[in-house]
Amino acid sequence: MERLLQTVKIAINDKIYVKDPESSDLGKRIIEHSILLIDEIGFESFTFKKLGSRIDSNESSIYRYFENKHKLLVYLTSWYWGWLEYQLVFSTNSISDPKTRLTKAIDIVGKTIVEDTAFSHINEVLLNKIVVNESSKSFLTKEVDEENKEGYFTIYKRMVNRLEDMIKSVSPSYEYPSSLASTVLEGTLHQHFLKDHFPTLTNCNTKKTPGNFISDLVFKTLNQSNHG
Amino acid sequence: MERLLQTVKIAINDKIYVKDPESSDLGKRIIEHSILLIDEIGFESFTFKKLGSRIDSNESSIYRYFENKHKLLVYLTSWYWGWLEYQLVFSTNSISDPKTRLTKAIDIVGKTIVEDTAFSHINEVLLNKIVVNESSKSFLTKEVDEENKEGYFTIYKRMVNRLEDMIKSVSPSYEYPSSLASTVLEGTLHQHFLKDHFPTLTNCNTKKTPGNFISDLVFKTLNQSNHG
DNA sequence: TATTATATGATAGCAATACTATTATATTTG
DNA sequence: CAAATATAATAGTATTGCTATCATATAATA
Repeated sequence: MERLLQTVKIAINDKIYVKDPESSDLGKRIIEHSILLIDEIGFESFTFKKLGSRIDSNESSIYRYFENKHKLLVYLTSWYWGWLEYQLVFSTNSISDPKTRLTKAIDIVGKTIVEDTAFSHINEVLLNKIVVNESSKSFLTKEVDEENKEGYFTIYKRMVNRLEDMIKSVSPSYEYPSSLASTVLEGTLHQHFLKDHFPTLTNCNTKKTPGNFISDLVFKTLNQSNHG
Repeated sequence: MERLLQTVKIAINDKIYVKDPESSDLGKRIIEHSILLIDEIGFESFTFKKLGSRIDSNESSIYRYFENKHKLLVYLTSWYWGWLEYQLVFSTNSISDPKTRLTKAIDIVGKTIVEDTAFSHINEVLLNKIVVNESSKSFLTKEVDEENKEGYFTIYKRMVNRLEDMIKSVSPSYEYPSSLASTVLEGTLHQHFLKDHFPTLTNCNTKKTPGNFISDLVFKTLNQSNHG
């Protein structure tokens, strides 16, 4: 059965969807093609009607999975962070040296995404592009506080907290561990955006990656903190 | 005349508007009340029709000033950066010591905004809130490259470049001056957002401000760079 | 096998959005 | 006084963002 092939499932808060898109074929096609279509035309122009005709389905059927396109975006970004978190936990788990562990974590966050065959209906490369270009829109809304209470951003927050803990274990005296942790995530995304659209506002490119910049920033900051 | 009262005008690229809103009474009311209304209901729910009825004017009249609400947002954020730039240039001009100058610049960017009586129709406190909550949406679009070519983001870029230059003069050997400069601006806004909506993801609050965090981050980083 | 859930598709419809176009009216300027 | 300009009022159109209903196909169950 299907279940035997897919070993891991990224767990998403079930308040984000009406019906779990992982539970059916149509659901998976919604996810698969929403990634392709949002990447192609941007989130503003993206509609359920357009997605429906793309997958030879119907607007009304898509509404049975997601209340609206905003919730779908929240779902996609949550999935992305869940997927990254899994890799982060997996590859830092066995590392006991705090500096090595934090280096590895920043590496994971900053690395160039490659496709993960474990999730055949999800194109992680394009999903990463969507996260860079659109994910801010998932929380820059008037409803952010309600949605936060409902747990829409739990995975993202857990990810920041993991980084925060790693930062603390490198430098317990540093005054801004959670601010630095959130800067690692948002800063990495932002530098990616800048290298693609505003190259004069960044020193990052294919050689010097956003990950390199952030890593340099974090360790210089934490080094200084130990001397202070 | 009016002109004698208003000594400074923030110069905005005239491709952003159809008709200069500073050139008429209606134009100024559009700016004034768009700030109030966007702050109140958020950019997503904001429409020209709603704004029209707010200022006892007509949707069609507003369209004579701005092609659409996206352009209006670009205008508002440009104005904000232009206004901040003016203060930044004014108060760093006479400072010759690089570190003192950069400290002052970060201060200006991170400081709590207070109303500026020089522009009576613009509420800078609310405009700052709009910049924190909505300004990313002005460049996270499919049209960003075209609009960048047309010069929609010139003021913002100039602001980043000014910071970049100050960073370079503090630490000429530092490898990421423009990335750090862009991080100062975006990071400050993001930490403001987090302190209001995701307090567990930041150490910033009323006592330890986003400006304090960014200042600490920048100088620890640049200090280390000199020792490297 | 018949019955009945359940999932999806097709169609219609509605209020709001994002405009464009036209015409009327008021005000300013030459 | 005539002409230009700014604003207002109204109407209209395509699209968006839904909701509701009904038909049909497939699957689960009695």
